[in-house]
Amino acid sequence: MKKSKVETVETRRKLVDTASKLLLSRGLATTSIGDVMSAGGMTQGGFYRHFASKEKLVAEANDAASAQLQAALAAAALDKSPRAALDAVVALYLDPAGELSALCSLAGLGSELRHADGEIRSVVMQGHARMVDFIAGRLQALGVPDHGGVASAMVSTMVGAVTIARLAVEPATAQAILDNARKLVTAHNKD
Amino acid sequence: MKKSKVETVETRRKLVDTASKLLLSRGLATTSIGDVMSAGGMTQGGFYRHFASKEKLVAEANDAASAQLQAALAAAALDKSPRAALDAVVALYLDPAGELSALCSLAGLGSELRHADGEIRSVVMQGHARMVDFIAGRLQALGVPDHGGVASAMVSTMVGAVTIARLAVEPATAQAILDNARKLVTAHNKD
DNA sequence: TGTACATCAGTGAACGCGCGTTCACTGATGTAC
DNA sequence: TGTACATCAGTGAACGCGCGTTCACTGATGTAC
Repeated sequence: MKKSKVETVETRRKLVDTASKLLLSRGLATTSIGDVMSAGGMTQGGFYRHFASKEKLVAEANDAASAQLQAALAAAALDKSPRAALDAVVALYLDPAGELSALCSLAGLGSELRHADGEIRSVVMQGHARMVDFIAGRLQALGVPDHGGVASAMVSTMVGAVTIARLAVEPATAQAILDNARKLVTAHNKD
Repeated sequence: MKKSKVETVETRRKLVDTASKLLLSRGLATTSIGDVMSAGGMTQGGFYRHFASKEKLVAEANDAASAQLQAALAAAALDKSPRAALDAVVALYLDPAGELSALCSLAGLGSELRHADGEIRSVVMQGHARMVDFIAGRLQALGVPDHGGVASAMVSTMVGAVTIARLAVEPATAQAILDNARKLVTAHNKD
């Protein structure tokens, strides 16, 4: 049942992609290797032909999510002025539908990552730095002083708001939390 | 080996308190009933004389943490002007030592609570509402318009900053994230 | 107040169960000649 | 180009292990008389 080299590469890519979706939406501890493999149409045993351990997969999955998030940010900002790009990115990230925040390890796994190993944390924090840089660049173009610091705080607000909103039992409560965050975050580009 | 009624009440209280510390610092999935019981100087089997399930204990532990956080906020604000109280609370919550944020379910368990049952989420969101109200009250006294919305966003920022800072590998990175959040959050009381 | 008995907090071992990981095996792929 | 063999992706079952939960048991406490 050996597969060709191109098939192998494709399988691995698909597993990372599937894992990234499952892990960010369901959580680290709640997503098993069996879940990932069966979602990818394979059986559990095949996992270790592609990854040395669950932790290695988690690290790769977070890296992939981070890259996708970065691409989505760039796409949302395309052909827009710095101010319009910021507004668009913030609104998308704080949208209740959560298409953008679904790609964000910090919002999806936040507290759970604290107990993860150094490699995973390092990957996630690189993603964080890229997101902060993306926003800081636009703030700098707008002449905002301490653009790096403001960008960092903006990301903290967005991640916190999404994290809390997802716990709300009432959708209206979640909506309000996201709206309040959006208002304040957007105000930082208007000073 | 039956214990007296007062001892029983005391044991239960101690278990909730121990669980609250362990759960918020180590995480839900990473903290077992055995961990809680042995930290409380007891054996695993005795657990079910006090709690119907792990989920019930988690709900109570979060409730207890929320009450302790509320008490700590009140203590920090005692005999202070609204502005000084806000500054003190924000600085304490965002302190790297984390004495205040260690009592916050949102910062400690955030993403993991999303998969918890409705009772737990409800308890945690009540704690969130109390914290937002506490801050909103001070903002109102300062004449800040939309104090409720601003307070909600301030809490989002603080929770997000602590969540992210805890993932940082370098202490300096964590410090910077907290500092940046503090600067922006504090600025909201100075408008 | 004293006695006899029911209660029940806590123990320690056992139970299923799902998990991450390992392993013998299969058979298509890739390679050496 | 064709053949013989080594490789290795994927299967499916098995492994320890730790978990939440259950249970028979113990003996101090609380209660009924």
